[in-house]
Amino acid sequence: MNKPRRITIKDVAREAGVSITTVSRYLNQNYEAMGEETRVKIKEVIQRLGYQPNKLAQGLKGPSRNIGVVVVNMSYPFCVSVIRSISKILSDAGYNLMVCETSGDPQREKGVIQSLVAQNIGGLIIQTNGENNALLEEVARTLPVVLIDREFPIPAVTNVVTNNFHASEKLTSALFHEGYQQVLFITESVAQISTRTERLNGYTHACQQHAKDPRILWIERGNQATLESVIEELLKLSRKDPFSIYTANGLIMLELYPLVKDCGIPSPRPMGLATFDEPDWVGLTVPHLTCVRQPTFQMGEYAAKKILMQIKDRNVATPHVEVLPSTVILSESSRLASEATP
Amino acid sequence: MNKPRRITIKDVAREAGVSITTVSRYLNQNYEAMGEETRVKIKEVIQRLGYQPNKLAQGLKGPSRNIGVVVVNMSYPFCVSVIRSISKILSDAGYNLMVCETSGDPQREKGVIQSLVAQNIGGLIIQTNGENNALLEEVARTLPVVLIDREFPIPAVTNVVTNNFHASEKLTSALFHEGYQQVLFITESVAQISTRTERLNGYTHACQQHAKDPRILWIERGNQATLESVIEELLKLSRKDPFSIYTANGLIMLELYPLVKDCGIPSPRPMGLATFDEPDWVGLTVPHLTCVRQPTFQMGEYAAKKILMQIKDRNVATPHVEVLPSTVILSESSRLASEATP
DNA sequence: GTGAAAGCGCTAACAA
DNA sequence: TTGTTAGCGCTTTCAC
Repeated sequence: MNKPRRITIKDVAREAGVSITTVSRYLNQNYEAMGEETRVKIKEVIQRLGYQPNKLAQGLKGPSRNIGVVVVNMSYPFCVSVIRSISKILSDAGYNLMVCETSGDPQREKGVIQSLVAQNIGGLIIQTNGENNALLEEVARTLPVVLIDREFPIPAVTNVVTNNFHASEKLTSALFHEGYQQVLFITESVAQISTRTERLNGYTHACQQHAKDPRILWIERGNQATLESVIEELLKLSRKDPFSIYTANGLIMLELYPLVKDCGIPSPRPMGLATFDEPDWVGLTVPHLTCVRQPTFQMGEYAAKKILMQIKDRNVATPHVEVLPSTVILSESSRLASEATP
Repeated sequence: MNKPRRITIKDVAREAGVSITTVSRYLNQNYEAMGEETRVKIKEVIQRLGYQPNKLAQGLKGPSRNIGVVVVNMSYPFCVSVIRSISKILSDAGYNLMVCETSGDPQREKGVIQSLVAQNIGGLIIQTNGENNALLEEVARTLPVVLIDREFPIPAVTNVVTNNFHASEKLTSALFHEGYQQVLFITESVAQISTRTERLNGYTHACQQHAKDPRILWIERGNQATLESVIEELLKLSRKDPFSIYTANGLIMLELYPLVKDCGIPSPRPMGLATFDEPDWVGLTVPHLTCVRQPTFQMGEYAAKKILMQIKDRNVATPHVEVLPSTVILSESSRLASEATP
């Protein structure tokens, strides 16, 4: 019943016959300032005792081995995927993640950032709403900050994003090339969220290129009425000319698809279907959904590595925007031309 | 460019004209041992200075305000959902989550547990594989431990699970009642994972009740060949007698459905479809999928509250198994009888 | 190369 | 009711 005392740096020092300072040096890989045999000895003792440094104590002085990760919602496939990839890199480097949600609420985001900073996190990776940029700038003066997904020009912070504009343009163009006479873009309110703006702009740009009128339908996720009004609009369209809908992200399509499926307009003719994002269920719909695969894994990886580099050397800061390309995946849901299937 | 010094308990003490002890007492809500005006004064100063206690320092002595959450895979809908609900409760209580993955690997699980304990976590919520029970028992002697999803008899730990057996039995029975002559249970290897065993047992039990032969098909997720052999089996069945497939979890159905959809056997007649779990895409399939909704939110909530209670008072330990019921949701994918739709 | 010692911000006896 | 003080486990000068 008695709590087994933890093995501390002192135990290791005593057992190895050195001072705790030397052990500390070993832990921090200051091998230069250490004799070969001392190093080997300490290593052996740590092994034998199964010693694990207390990260809280380590963090008390300088920055801790915890990295804050702030996302809008951990249940969004994009977020989950990025977090997992960050986690992979950072765990291997001996860091832990503190994942927090903001629900897209700037106030909550602010609180979360402050709370993380109050814990001496060693770095911050955040999908921000863009309303705490001053705070983030301040934080970035103290520790490495990487913005992910949504881009904002903040001094000393690195942005890791995908090419939302181009991918959106490419997808839209592909739909026109396929023969659809009109593409309807379905999106949530854009606010100042860069990803939404860029996807929208990529869409309108492609429309211009193809001399088509853009048609944007605004919805609010979770608000059934807004979804239904989209369906109403679709029903008004002439079925003689094929048209395509294109949702700005997978979550919208997830909500919209059941309605679309039952509204009586068949796909892919006259109605094409396409979405940004590549949800895990794209293979379930009939026909399979044309979509845009974001490089979530690479984004997380890049962000994590950047943080590690900056922790090692704050001068590597080189704040800039890293753009990792998305891939358009054309499937049957947007295939007008009948092709021989091999 | 100069790093702004953090506001510490000392600043608050000085500003309020009291000792740091008193401030510390305030922080820990030891209001009884404190004058009314002192309390008000401290509160005011903390407000004014925007002081936030350093959680690392707090944790250095006793247990920290971090709670470890260990799951198999944070991208599994079940896990995400539970984590979010835990996060909600614990954030409000001033705790932070350290979420870790095991990928179902006992070695990794062991490492993760040890690493968390080495950080003085205040409590541990874990979906364990069941191969580190000795370690968990040891950990539970030091801090509150709650097992989630998968049940194991470990002294001093609370289990939070759903009624896998009954829900599985109920679903299977419902399929028989619907008129399906046979139900095929599709599952991964059971190992010693209680949820899988119980779902399997609930299924076989229902088969016995209905005097039907159980038929279990084993698959391995990610292994396409095993999925295809399931389809082969299905194709061998007579289409005169309606039969139903029932997958042991949503991930299996996600992989299997595309094959099922294209194999030529229509649903819900002669082939019914059902799955444990309620993935977000149940509304996308045609017909909608019959499924089992797990009380993920309540499970996370219960686990989090239990941890909080035990932190406050280790005697509340009352180790036991809390069973939160799942709900069977019958949809068109298992509807044989033609009913008037109102 | 190595160690002594002073903190990091906070908690918790023990005193007063 | 409040304060003094000794740590918690580790990092980091500064000496040796």
